Amino acid sequence: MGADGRRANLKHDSVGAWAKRLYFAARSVMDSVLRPYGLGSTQWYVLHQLANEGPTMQRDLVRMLQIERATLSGIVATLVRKGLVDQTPDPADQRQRMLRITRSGRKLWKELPDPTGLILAIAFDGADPTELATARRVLQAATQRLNEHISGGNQP
Amino acid sequence: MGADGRRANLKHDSVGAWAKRLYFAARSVMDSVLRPYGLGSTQWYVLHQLANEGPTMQRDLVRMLQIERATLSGIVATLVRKGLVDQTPDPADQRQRMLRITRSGRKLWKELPDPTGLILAIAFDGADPTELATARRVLQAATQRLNEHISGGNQP
DNA sequence: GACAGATCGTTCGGTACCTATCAATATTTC
DNA sequence: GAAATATTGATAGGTACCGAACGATCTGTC
Repeated sequence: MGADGRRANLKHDSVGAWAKRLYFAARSVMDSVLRPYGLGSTQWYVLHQLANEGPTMQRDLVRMLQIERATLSGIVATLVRKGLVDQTPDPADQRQRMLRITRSGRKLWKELPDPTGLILAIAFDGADPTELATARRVLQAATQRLNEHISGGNQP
Repeated sequence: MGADGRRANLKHDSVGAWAKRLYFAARSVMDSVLRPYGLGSTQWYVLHQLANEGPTMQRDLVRMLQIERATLSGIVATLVRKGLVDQTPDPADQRQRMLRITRSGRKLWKELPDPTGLILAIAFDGADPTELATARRVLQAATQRLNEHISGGNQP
């Protein structure tokens, strides 16, 4: 039912619905690439950071990956349980935790393909760069407006 | 850190990342509108369907909302538990279940604002319709390519 | 130095999604 | 008509996300 069945609910096809479909399609590809290695997509992003940029404070990772502290907390716990990442308190500030990829984490990382490159290739192969830039701009503007509404609408 | 802090990880900023940010921003707005009524976004879509199009087979809803059977199964269980939706086996085919909004479901529906309209208004207020159409086309093409890769890449 | 407030990570409860598998029911094939 | 196959919905296990609340730890001010 590739192209037909989706007309049915175009009526209430909102921003969220477009974005959701694209997000889940991309994640599905990413997950299927990563599944053989037992990794989820966000786990990959964390390893990517630690492998390429070196040890990182957990607090900074929250900002860099733009995810919630609570979410990252769970992800890190999983990676630590798998022995891929090391989590140690910062001597200077006992509240903060330093994350570091382990030897076995680095070994796994070397075997891993880059799922984001694959997704970009599949999604935008042959697309017009100008249109792509436009799309990106529209999306970013929309995201920003929504985020402003979320944070701004509460304490004006 | 509205505009600056996000430069840090533009490097591995893939399709999924754009879409994800927009999707979650939209969902966040939708959730905050719906939270006072104790509804999640997907629950809203199901009610929307049942309120506007009448009783629907659960199987058809899977196609219309483009979600997995397992996912819908959980959503429906929640709505039934809340007494908003009625689930009865189809006499003609005992496997299928007919979903119907209840009296109290319809009562709640009448009080509910339309979160998708609000999101559209916030996200695209003042946007150029031509650019918007382009963005939409690019996104749909990308989604389609990714979905084709998912289903096509497995049994060629 | 003590106490109020901020920050950081964790935990809890809830939503949403997927895969894989199962049970029940229909349909097809022989 | 019985056996294989397909469809439908439910369940289990896992990932990812959020908001709210909590404990531990720093930092500012008095």
